[in-house]
Amino acid sequence: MPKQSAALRPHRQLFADRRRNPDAKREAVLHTAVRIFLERSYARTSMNDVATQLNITKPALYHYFRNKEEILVEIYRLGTDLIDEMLDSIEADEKTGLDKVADFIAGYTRIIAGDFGRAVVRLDDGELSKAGRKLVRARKREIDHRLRALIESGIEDGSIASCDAKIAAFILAGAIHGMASWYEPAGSMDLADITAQYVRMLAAGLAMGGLPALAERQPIAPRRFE
Amino acid sequence: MPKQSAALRPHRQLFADRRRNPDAKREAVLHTAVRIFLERSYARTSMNDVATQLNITKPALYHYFRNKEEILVEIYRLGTDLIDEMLDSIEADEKTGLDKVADFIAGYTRIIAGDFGRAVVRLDDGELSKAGRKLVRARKREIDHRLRALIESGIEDGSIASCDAKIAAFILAGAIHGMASWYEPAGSMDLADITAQYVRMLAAGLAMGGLPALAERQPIAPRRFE
DNA sequence: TGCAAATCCGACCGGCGAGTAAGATATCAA
DNA sequence: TTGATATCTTACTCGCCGGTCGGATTTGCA
Repeated sequence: MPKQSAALRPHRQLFADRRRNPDAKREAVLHTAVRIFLERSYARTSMNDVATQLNITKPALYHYFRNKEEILVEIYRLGTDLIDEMLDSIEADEKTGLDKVADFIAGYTRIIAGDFGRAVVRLDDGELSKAGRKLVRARKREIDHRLRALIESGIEDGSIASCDAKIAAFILAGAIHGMASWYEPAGSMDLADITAQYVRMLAAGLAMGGLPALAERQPIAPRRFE
Repeated sequence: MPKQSAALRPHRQLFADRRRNPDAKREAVLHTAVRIFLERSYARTSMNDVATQLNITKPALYHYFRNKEEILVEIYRLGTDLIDEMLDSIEADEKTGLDKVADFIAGYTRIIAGDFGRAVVRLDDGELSKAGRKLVRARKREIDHRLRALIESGIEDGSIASCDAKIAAFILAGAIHGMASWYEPAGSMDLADITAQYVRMLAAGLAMGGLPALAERQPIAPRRFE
């Protein structure tokens, strides 16, 4: 019994009559599905759940998608497209590596705040078939590599302190991905504030010359946990 | 068809004879289950999978656990216990807030590198019943609040730059939680190196006086992504 | 040794969910 | 208006998995 989200109403309307409009209906399915998947997870969402939300029955869905997996793959495609576009435009800029990374952080947080962005991060691609998984993971890997390249360019131009770009990329991406688990568009926190703090804190961690006092910390607590 | 992990061999041995040893066997189930859950996810792992790996049959498992959920809850409990212990010892120290947070980062990465730590972060508590979910989420929330308190103490003592402690905690936790998706104990990356870079980069982002050049960045890219 | 309790197994149940078959109904182009 | 086609529904199949039943076997204590 999925809750009635006001934002999903227009999609229901679309299916109210049987006028032929396959493209719009396909898109309506996607927007509805991604919302439910984010709320309930892909695995725990049945095709019936999606259909019910759209005021139709399960078999009708199979007019627009071959199977459940195709819906998920399409969602991933739309989400990763957004990220790719952002990276395209950042790479085209003439800026220092650090500034590019800062722009990436700002853009990425905003994308992750949207449904399809959140979906890329939060939905479990382990549910996919071998083929689908391979596809999706390749796109994720490509994004990771492009972020690494941004960081490396910053190290070269001296705007970013020397470090392992691979780990740095994991740290940045991880921090932002975390948003997908707690950020709620309808919530009270202002996205601009969140984005600003992400940029400030993470860029500061990357920047040249940071951490003067902490630079020669003694080897951290040698206590054993686990 | 779970792969035969060498590390799981001793647990299989335990069940080779029927000698009475319920505590050790229960623990063996947990260690085996957490490994498989991490590899295949909780939902996609059947009780048969766990039993097979232990060289027993499904009903035998029900001698040690009432149901599948009890296994998962127990895994969460063990994992969060590790984190709680770490926080206990950090809070007992006499250090600046920043140093405490740095110790937290170091300890947390190490815990997340272990099976039960990784499980806390990666396994989906949405699979739990309402009661179980409430329990687990309460413990996670408590950890989050304790981290926030560490950060706030650092802001007060001047070691950490003024910021929203709530968001800062999300950033830290998110960055470290990301590890759970890519770190492999058997892999080639050295845990000490990883931990060191996490501490360096994240502490620098928090520290007072960081980010001199970037301080007055123009409002970040007003482009629209999604 | 004998026997109660612990341990374990083979076979089964019930429910759920993806996907399909076959047919009813509406749309739209001619 | 009419028929070809798209759309949608009702009613199913099939496989998987959590959990249980009843019984067989072993253990360890008296």
